[in-house]
Parts: sequence; C-alpha cells; structure tokens
Amino acid sequence: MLDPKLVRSEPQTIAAALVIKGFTLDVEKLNQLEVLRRDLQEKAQSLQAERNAYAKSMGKAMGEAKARGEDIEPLKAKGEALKLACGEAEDALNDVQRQLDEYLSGVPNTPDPEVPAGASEDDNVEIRRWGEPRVFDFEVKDHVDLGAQLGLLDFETATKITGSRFAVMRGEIARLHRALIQFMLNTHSQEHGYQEINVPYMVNSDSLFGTGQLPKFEEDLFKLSDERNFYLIPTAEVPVTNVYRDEILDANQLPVKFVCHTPCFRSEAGSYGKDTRGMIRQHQFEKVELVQFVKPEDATETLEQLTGHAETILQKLGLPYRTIILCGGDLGFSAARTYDIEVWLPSQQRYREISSCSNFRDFQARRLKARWRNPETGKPELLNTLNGSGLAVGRTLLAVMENYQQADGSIVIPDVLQPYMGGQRSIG
RNA sequence: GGAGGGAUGGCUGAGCGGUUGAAAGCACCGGUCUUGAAAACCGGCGUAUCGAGAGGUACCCAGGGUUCGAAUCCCUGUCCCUCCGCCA
Repeated sequence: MLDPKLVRSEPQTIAAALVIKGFTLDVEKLNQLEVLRRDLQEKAQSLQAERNAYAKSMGKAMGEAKARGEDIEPLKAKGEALKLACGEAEDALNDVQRQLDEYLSGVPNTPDPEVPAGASEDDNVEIRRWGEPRVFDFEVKDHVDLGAQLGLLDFETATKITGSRFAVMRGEIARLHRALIQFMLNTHSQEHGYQEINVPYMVNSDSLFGTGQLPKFEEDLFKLSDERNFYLIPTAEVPVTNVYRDEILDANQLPVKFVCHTPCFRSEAGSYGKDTRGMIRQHQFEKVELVQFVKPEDATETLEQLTGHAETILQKLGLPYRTIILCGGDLGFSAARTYDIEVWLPSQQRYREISSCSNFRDFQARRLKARWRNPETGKPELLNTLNGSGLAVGRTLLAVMENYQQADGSIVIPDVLQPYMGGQRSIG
C-alpha cells in the first residue's frame, strides 16, 4: 500500500509515477472520496465528542436528579438521541473509509526512478552476463528427454496421480534435487549470513494481504475448501515476510536476513499452453527464498547484495546466466524494482528466469504494519522489505541436467554438489 | 474429542459499568550527582489519525449486542494455557 498521505497531498506525482507501470490512478475519484471523508470525519468526531462529554456528565447529573426525586428519563432520552446521531455519522464515515481503503489497496507500488520504461518483458534491460554457454559437439536433449532416458524423471505418473503440471522424480535425480536445496541453504546461511527458518506452507488471508497477493491476485492461488480459509503458499515470501507483521523491531536487530526452503503452489491460471513441457512451470515446485527486513536507507544497497547472493549459487554451479532489470510494465504489483536472473538453457538456446529479486520499499511493510523503532526519532517507522529466489530448485535442477549432459545422456554432477551426492560424479 | 482458565501499552502486570487512555514494575530517553560508569534521585515515555496549534477522535484479541455511558456485562469467533482422551 502506498502512503495515503502522499497520495492525498501529491496525487499527480503518484499518478505520473504509476504510468510507467501501466496503471491509471483515478485522481478524480480519490479527490471526491477524500473530500467526503474529511467532511464526514469532522461531523462524526464532533458528535462523538459531544456524546462522550454528555455521558461523562451523566453520572453526576443522574445522582443529583435522583436525590431531588426528579424523573431521569429526559436525561436518558437526550443521550439516546446523541447515540443515534453518532451512529449514523459513523456508519457514513465507515462506508467512505472502506471505499478509500479498497481503492488504495488495489493501487500498485510506485517504481524506482531508475526503472526503465516499457510495456512487456521485451523491454527489460540486460545489465550483466556471467559465464559462456557451453558448445556441444552433439545434439542436445532437453531435461524431459534426459530424465526419461535415465528413467528418473516421470511426468506421466505425476499426471496419473494428480494431473498436469506435476512431476515425479526418482533415485539420483530426486537426490540431486535434494542436494541443490542443501547446497543453497548451506551457502546462504553459512556464507551470506542468513538465518535458516522453517515456516507453515498454509497461510491465512491476512498474510496474503500483507505481501500483496490479496485482494487482487486470488486466482493465482490454491485455496483450501474448509471453513478456515487457508491458502497454500505461492512462495515462501508470504509466510516469511509475515513473521514480523504487527511487530516493532529494535534498530539493533536489523538487518534481519532469512533463508527458507519451501514448496510453492501456483494455480497458473491464465498460463494455458505456456511451458507445458517439462519442469519449467509446475503447480508445485520447491524454492529457496531469501527475505530481508532493513532500514529504509539500506534498501537500495541491500537489493544489490541480495541479487549477488542468488547469483553466487549459479556461479558455484558453473551455470551461465544473465541479470536483467524489469521494465515498468513487467514489474510486479508490490515491487519498486526487480532484477530477474536468467539461466542459460541449451535446449531452448536462450536464458530463462530462475530467480526474481525485488525491493518493495515500505509497500509491504505498510500493509503488514512491520516497523522498527528509529533511535533518532524514538518513533516506530516502517521497515523496508526485500526478497529473491536463491534459487528456484526445479528450474536449477533442469538447468544442471541440460548444461551438464554428455553425449551418452549421462549427467555430470557439478563439483560443489558432489559432497551432497556421496561423492558421486555423474548420473547415468 | 471432553472439562476448566486466560488475552490490557516494547515487556511483566493492576483494573469497582461513569472522574481510566488505563495503577505499578521493568526497559528506554533526558537531567542531577560522578574523573567516567553504576547506584540513587527528578522528569519524560502506547499506537494511529485529524488539526498550523490548542486540542479532538479511535483503539485494552476480533466482530456483534446490552446500556444514557463498556477494558469492565452478554453472544460468536480466533489464539494461548492446564487437565483428561486420542494420535504421527
């Protein structure tokens, strides 16, 4: 959520900033509601003040009236009238306030000034590349064929068990998948200073509102059908960022850095026909997520560091990648700036997203009421939140399979993963 | 699943239906004292929102209700604790 005060005082500035994101701020509607709100609030509050003052005076007045043997009913009647008038004014105010909240909670975050203009992913800008795509002297296979040949990656069985967009891994591929998770968790916790955290995979709607998935993007989520209204998490970002919902942190606790491995569940509504082959786009996949809570002044630098932490994993695995900055039109709802890291896939002869690292500034924190006490002001102030994949495990697995494949269909295990594979050097 | 108890400011913890936005302690901030620190003493210290300010309003888990008036009474929900049962 944007700062309502800022939206109120500088609607044109905000509207201009949102143009780059392809969002049209309805300044007219906001102004109308705001004028109405101010008027109703003034009215309601003065009535409340009157009602409160009267109620306070009543105790004594009634005692005196009784002592004189007078009728108390007229005194009560006036209180009753005040109560009714107050109630009406409050209802009217609440109604307008709700309309304002509803509208504001649907307005996306404003992008950083450095975010390039553009309508779609075609306008994203590459900012660096690492590694040289390997030159193969044989015809490369994709991970689906490689996995099938090994007999260790099986989409048909997953379809039988559940449906499309699921996978079954067996044996050494399942172990390699697990090895990647361990490797990522260890690297981030031991070398990059993140605390490992394990969280629920189901969350309530308050948590989803806090990180911005609700109310606008419910169709992307799996919702459980019982009366508790839980959802399966689409990313660890949701439970981990909500660790500090409604909390006030001490300055000396900052920065907070969490690394978390979870499965992620996405309905992928609206992506019919996209990436239907293989593990690229699944309803269930695993991810190691990095989440940070920082002081506002540190957020810009933190995004660079966090993106670097994710890139380190690819470097250690020896997988070529490039890093791009998303243009305004491709930027997510809650993000002010996002870097995507894309890994080279030989079977597709192009780079594919494997991590997304974002700075949300105080947009999520305002929804979450996640704050810190600034020693300089002594006041609670909003934190800044950031997160990034470090990395998407399924996509990393297929990148390893494809980039490390041999002519005979076997797969060489990258050096850094061999300790997690009992010293094994190749599969198949 | 059964039976009880509870939810109050950063933390602990008092609160009779009206004078309680809320005692007290801790923590924290400022000051006195001290070479410095500690101790002691004095003062300050919830959050949000409206207002230039004075000040107003809302909030004592959440949502309803009773009442002229609710942190306090009633109902529903959520969460926590204790005991019994069941169970990975």
